[in-house]
Amino acid sequence: MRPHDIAEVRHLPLFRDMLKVSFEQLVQGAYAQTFPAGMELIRQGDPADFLHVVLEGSVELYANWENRLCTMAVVNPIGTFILAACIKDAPYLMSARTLERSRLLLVPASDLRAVFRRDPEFAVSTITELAGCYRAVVRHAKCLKLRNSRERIAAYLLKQSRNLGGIARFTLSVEKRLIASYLGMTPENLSRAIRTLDEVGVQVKGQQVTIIDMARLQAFVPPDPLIDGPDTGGATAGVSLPQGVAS
Amino acid sequence: MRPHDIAEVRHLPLFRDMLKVSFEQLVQGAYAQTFPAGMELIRQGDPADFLHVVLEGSVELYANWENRLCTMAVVNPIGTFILAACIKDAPYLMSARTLERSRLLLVPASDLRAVFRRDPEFAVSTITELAGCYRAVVRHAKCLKLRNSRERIAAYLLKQSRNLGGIARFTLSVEKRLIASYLGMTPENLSRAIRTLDEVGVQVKGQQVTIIDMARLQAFVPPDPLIDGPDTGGATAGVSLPQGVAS
DNA sequence: CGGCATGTTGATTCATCTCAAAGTCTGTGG
DNA sequence: CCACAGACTTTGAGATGAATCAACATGCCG
Repeated sequence: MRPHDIAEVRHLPLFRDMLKVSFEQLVQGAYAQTFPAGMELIRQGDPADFLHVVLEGSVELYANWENRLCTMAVVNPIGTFILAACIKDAPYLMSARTLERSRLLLVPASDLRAVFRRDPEFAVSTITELAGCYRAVVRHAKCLKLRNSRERIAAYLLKQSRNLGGIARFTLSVEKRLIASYLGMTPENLSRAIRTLDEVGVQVKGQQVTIIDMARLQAFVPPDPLIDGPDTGGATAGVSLPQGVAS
Repeated sequence: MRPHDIAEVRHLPLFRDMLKVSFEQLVQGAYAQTFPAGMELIRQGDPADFLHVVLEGSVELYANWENRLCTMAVVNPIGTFILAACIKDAPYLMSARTLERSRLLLVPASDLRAVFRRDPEFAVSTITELAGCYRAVVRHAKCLKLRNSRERIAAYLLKQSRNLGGIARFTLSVEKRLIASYLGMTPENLSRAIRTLDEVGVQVKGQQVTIIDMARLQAFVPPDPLIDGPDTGGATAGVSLPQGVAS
């Protein structure tokens, strides 16, 4: 594991406040590995062995049931996933695969559980992280239940814009089919719905999104911090979907 | 606060492992109160002041946006809610109201945060509780995205049955309109869909549910522990909807 | 016995999915 | 450098699912 990685991981909210010895213990048992694109990292139902930290690349969390499949989240650097499963020592609720060539840090779940029992600061960080993850999923569920597909798309685009500092022109960071699945609709439906969004001031050409009339778009889907998340002010560049998402 | 209540709260997974002094500190700052049916306990967006523990009665957690409303969960004794908001000292993501006359214990959020910083055991319990809450919402989101309304209803009925020990005949513990909202559909749609479920071995008359053909129902919606939750074996009697649900 | 909220049913509209086909993009190999 | 395969995207037509609106039935409580 490269020193640079160690430093970055150490700065994560989850790890930044813990004791030096605790962190070193975690790092010692952990190992970094690079995976090719499309690699299945974990499969839902498997026992939780490792906390995963995305150092480079991006990872899709998805779920399936009876031949159906849906995207639950995308994790970008530097983000973690499946914290909850590790803590509960329970089977993963979601599967994960790399969207591109990615480098991950794998921290043994047993180390994790051992450390937060000894290091109160790490326990507090874990609590905060989990609470954040929980709230992210609640917001996602609210979005699914309270908005129709057109509104979900509009809100998604608005959020992407806000994450980039409120700019009116940007590029979608993931494939549309994945966005469709994340937002709970078919690719065809997404495509059609996007087309109708020009009525509310949005133009999409390929991956290029242009918000023609920000006011009209915001009038169409009033952004709600209790659904769309707090305004980040563009500080968290590169985050395309909810950050902290465990299992 | 009655001694009997204190004992029950002390036996909750969240509180059972903490130090005696920690528990006493929490209880000292807390107070129990009885509310009439239909009382709004908290409103989404308000700052998180108290962790709520349901001692008697039942509480609905719901969310709204732009004149729309949906039920997120029902909490029964002895369950807690809005733990996450208290921890993050963030605004509630959901509102809560009593479904019937209910008695609650209110624990100041500041006490909570102070105590788990000093009592590692309580911190671990909090972590476990939160991880469980998180997983419950992920399962709910998976259900919404992977199943259509008819399947969600069937799975819901199956789960109710399982929670009661797998019996074939039981009474719905909440109003149908609430179930509809929880499952993400309109009451009309629920009513109609229930009617069509006789094809897969379910009969519903008013609040009375009779599973005529358990095998056929299970073939229609194969129960999945990664969506419907682990099999409780009927140990948690009286739980109608996911138990641990914070905000 | 009302009155009111809940539940059901019907007709209709609207939203969304499915299936099919054609268009677009991208990376690969010749 | 070009041709091509394969995946993604768009478009269209049609079927299905679900919401809406309205009316009626049911149940409960004062």
